[in-house]
Amino acid sequence: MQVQTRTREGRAAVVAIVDDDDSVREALRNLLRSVGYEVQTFGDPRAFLDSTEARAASCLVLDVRMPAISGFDLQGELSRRRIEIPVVFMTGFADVPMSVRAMKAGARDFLPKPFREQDMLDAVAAGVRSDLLRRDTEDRKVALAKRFAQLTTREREVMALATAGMMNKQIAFELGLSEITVKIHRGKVMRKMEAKSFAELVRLADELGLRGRA
Amino acid sequence: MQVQTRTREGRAAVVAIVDDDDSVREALRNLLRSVGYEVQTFGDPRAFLDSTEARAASCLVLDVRMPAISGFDLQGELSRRRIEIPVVFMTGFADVPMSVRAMKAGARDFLPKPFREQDMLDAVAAGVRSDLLRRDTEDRKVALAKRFAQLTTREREVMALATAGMMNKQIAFELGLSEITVKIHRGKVMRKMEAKSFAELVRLADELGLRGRA
DNA sequence: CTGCGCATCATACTTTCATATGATGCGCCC
DNA sequence: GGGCGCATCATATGAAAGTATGATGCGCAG
Repeated sequence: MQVQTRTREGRAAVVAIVDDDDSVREALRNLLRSVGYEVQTFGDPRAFLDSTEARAASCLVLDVRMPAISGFDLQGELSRRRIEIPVVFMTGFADVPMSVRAMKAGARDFLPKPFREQDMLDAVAAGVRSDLLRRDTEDRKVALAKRFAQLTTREREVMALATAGMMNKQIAFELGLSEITVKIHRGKVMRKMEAKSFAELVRLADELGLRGRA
Repeated sequence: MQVQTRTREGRAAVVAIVDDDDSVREALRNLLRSVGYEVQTFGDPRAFLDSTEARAASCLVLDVRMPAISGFDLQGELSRRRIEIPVVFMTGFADVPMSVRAMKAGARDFLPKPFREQDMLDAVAAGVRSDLLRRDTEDRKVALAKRFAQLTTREREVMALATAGMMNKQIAFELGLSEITVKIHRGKVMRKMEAKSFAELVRLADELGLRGRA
């Protein structure tokens, strides 16, 4: 069975490894490379955070116990930075509360050392797969935000009120405009947002989190 | 500090306990009652599944190791039955893989025995709180489905196509109708669904999972 | 058989929406 | 100062949507 180790574009999916133990890094590097991943290793959590891999990687394999910055700290920092990379924890000193804490914080898996190679591969494969899905929706949202950024302030106001269900007349009153002006803004919104119907515009507004307030 | 132990309607939130050990059940019952929950205990997983509490309870405290049906089995059965009650596991024989498995299956918490009373209260409180939220959206969806059920087949078709962004003319062609008939159906849809605007109807359609196909 | 819900359509009218053309004014940058 | 983007509005026209009245036909339960 061949797992999914490539992105839609055909590039190998990147797996990042953060562990202060050289031999563990090397062993994991070989294991993951052998099934087709591109592997980036880091001996220091900070080095990972400062690298571009923090956003490029599709899965992070992370040791819990490390000097200075623990795996949990790193996970928390990623969360604060809104980096939603799937995290697979591993540790040689595992206990139940630790594993529960990690999972509650959003970890994909938690493997006590020593683990079976297949367990690691399964965990990484699951993480990579969900990351590819996440990136799809992420890409979509970025493209959407780019279109929304083209709108002027007025156009955003009109879009918000229109998708909230108001008629042009009401919008005009609310913004102190004439109805014809509202229509002009509305037409520009449709073009700039590339919405082929008003129904679609409503959905785009929802995806953008556009709500209620003018 | 007083935790949330009551529903919106003012009734005490129900916490179900499933454990084959009488003394554990009694101790938990006293603990949870002392902070204001209504407690239902079950010595047998099957008794719980067969009871009305399976759907009424806001949180389930569940022992992992029990005769015949394990806590995991019960969790799986609840999942199959689409009963999304928050589950807090507890066990005297905990290990890391077990806890990880439980959390991956959607458990809210996993407490090794013996646990601190406060830990259990925190876990239950978190479960109950999220369950109240879930019920809000659930109630909303039920009410929505009730309105949707009032629609005739034709009206549903028209609603689907209209919220997909089609013009009345296109809908008429698609369904082999005249445009005026489509308008009539559309008007009835708006009334029956209690939508005050087309934008709202689009959102209702999305909540109902109404998609694409006629 | 008769009533009822459902679906269908026509005619007619009103309102809303969309778009084009043309124009004015403002702030801003080179 | 002249061009440019933005906002504003008027007028005009056409399409789309919403509503009301009235009518026909079908199937089905009482």
